[in-house]
Amino acid sequence: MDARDLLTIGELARRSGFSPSALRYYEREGLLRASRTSGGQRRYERSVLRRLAFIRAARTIGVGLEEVRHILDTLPEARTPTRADWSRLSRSWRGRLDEQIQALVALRDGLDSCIGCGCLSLQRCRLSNPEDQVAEHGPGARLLPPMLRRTPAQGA
Amino acid sequence: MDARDLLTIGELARRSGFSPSALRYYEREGLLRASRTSGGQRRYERSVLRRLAFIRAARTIGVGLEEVRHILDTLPEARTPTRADWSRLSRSWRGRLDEQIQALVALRDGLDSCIGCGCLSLQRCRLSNPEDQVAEHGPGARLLPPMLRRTPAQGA
DNA sequence: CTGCGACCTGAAGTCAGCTTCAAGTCAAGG
DNA sequence: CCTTGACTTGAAGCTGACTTCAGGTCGCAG
Repeated sequence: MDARDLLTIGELARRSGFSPSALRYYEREGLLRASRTSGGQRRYERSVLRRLAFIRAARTIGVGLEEVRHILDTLPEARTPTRADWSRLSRSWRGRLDEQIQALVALRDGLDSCIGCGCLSLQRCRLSNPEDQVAEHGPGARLLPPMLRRTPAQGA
Repeated sequence: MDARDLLTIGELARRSGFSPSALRYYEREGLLRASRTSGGQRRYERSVLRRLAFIRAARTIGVGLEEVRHILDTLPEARTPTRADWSRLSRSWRGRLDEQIQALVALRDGLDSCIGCGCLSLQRCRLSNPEDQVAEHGPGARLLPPMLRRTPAQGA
């Protein structure tokens, strides 16, 4: 609670790995809160670091910011969240991640059955059949994200 | 080669499951080619259907359009691609899909180790540590796409 | 009290992968 | 020939998650 325990946006950025602009953006979007100095600069509590850790984990497994916000809204406002609070939130992802892995495995198996024939038949092939569940879920739908794609720039 | 074997953009859209606007977009991006009637309307060869099946499969597993274009560019221009051609292209995805599944499994296992402690420690937790390989691969990186997320609209 | 780096704001830009729009043209059945 | 629906184009809009920019302010060391 001491002022020296509060972090500037720059410090928080360095410690969390998020850019200052992202932190400001998260605040606008209601994922983060900060107190202000008399001059209007942001000061963050240390607990924000754990909140950001959660956000990063969520983003990593593909949860959108809006949903992250909803999840974070279930945390108690009055007190600083406990380990048990965070544990509860994290546990809910396990099932989700399992689902996502299942979807990919199903896709791979579908691909296996296609490789033999080279068919890519619109009628028969699970990978190409637009009638399938996985397809046609709105514009720009992608099954896997930039993160797991070959990034032409900064190739490790 | 008979004119009656050629498809209009509307027919192709219905048969492939892509929207006409997407097909025009793909043409602009160099993924598709079409001949024209004297009046300037597009006419597609039947083989474009298989090409589109490939594109859909690629998109489904998260390959970006630019890379799809590169891959398609390796098809012979002179002749209509054979099954062997398509099979060769498809096979290359198997390894990629395996990698992607591995990445997700690693993530899930990391999550498991976090659930016990509720830590989400920036130092220790694989899911939240920005030093990890998977993190910090540029802005907006997402591990999983809209397609596998809860879509609030049109929930099935 | 001055200098300088860190910070502030709102607005605009970026990327992918399309969709939507407006205004006009084509193709084919009757 | 006429109508009607399918087609054409370029330009602009959309979503998500930010980044970048311009122009101005804060805060602290010296």
